[in-house]
Amino acid sequence: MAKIKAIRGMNDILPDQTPVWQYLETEVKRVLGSYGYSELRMPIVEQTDLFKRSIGEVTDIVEKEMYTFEDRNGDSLTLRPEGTASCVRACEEHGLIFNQVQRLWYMGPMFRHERPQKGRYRQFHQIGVETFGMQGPDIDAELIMMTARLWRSLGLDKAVKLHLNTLGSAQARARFRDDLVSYLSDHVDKLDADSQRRLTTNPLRILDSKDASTQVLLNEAPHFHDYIDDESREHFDHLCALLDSVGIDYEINARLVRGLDYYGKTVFEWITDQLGAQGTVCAGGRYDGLVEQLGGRATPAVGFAMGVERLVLLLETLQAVPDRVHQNVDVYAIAMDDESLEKMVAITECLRDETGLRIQLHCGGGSFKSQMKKADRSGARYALLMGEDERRSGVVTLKPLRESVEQKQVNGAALAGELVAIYAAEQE
RNA sequence: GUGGAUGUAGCUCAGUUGGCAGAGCUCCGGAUUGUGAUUCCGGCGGUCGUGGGUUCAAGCCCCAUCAUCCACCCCA
Repeated sequence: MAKIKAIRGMNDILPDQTPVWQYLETEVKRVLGSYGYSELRMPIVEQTDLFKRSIGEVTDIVEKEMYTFEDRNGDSLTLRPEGTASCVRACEEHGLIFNQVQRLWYMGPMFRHERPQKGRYRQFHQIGVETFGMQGPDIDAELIMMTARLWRSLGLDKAVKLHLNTLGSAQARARFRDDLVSYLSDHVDKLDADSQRRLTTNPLRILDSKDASTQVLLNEAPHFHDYIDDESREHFDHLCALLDSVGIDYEINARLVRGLDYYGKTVFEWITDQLGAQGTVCAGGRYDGLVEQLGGRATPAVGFAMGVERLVLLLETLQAVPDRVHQNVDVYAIAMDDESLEKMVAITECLRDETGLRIQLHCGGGSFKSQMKKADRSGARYALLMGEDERRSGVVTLKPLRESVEQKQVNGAALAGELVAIYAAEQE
């Protein structure tokens, strides 16, 4: 019988990886908390139309990457390919953004049917942050400062760079797009194959083409700079000034275009050169039109999303994960025989109550030697040993595994106090 | 969706012009009646990705297929 394996592009996150994920999630929550953001949890399945209406009908995501299926009653449902649309839907549905300000975050799996490669999977995880009801660049700056703080706390700040751009108002962008398309359409023969296709799908992406002759052609093309509306210009300048004032470095990247239709004005990406082709580790921008587009009252909004797999990869590449993160046992307890084991079960239960330490009791038998081996490999700092000798004199042997200090026998009643003292000293 | 590379033990990988399926690590036991991370000895462990074909004989050659990785496209 053929073995059943995981679906292509959908990965198990194994026990040697989960500590890194937990570390990242904990740091993120801490930083978000320090700015007063609240968590929102949404379903991972939504009506297909939600994504069609928000992300844009002709984007790759909607055209060929969605996991869409029919519910038993015939409704078309889709596994969410991103979180913003769901977040807006949820907020709107529960009146969270009617006449009020919100600062929210969420975390969870997203699904896109793409060809997997490094840093890109069919089920991947995002931590998303969305804010509503604030139209000035102060909130844009807050989001960027918050991510910068996160990189610092994770030790990633040297490895990521901020790219910043403004897409202007929807009207300005539409005028630019029309002019760009009409100019390029006159020179279709000089465009590379991908860009010819993008002419109808996502013309702004052509600006980012790696093809040399396309880039030459673009020199003579309309420049977006000339199309930006005054309000967007002012918003962007103000944002830059705010970032300057807190010492955040950025690069203004006029070719930075987000793939999703709903973005306007501010867009930004944190990019690393450490991960190969998938270098964007966090990206977002302003989407003032989306709430209205989905049937709500016009509401300013800015947000971003981080790719958890990519951040985990980056942490590992840079070896930025502290050792303590992988250590999950403080004390490893060993018994020589059945009678000792029975006593040790009771002792370790007691110690968990009294010390709060992480105590692993050896189960499953095996020679004393192999139990010692496991104690060593558990990473525990101390082993507790109990055999006939200890039983007879009512003590437990406390053996240090990491430093050359003599092992000693401790009276059962004094054990908890002894351990607390030892591990408290370690904290300093 | 397109291109390239790779699939052999739980893991990392050898495997000669086609001729008995291998090593290191892990795991278990022993050298040491009760002391780990260094030694030494022994043991467990295989549908050689899958299905066809060529051959006296295929891990190796041919065809197909699946999966993984990397890149393109796109994106977090």
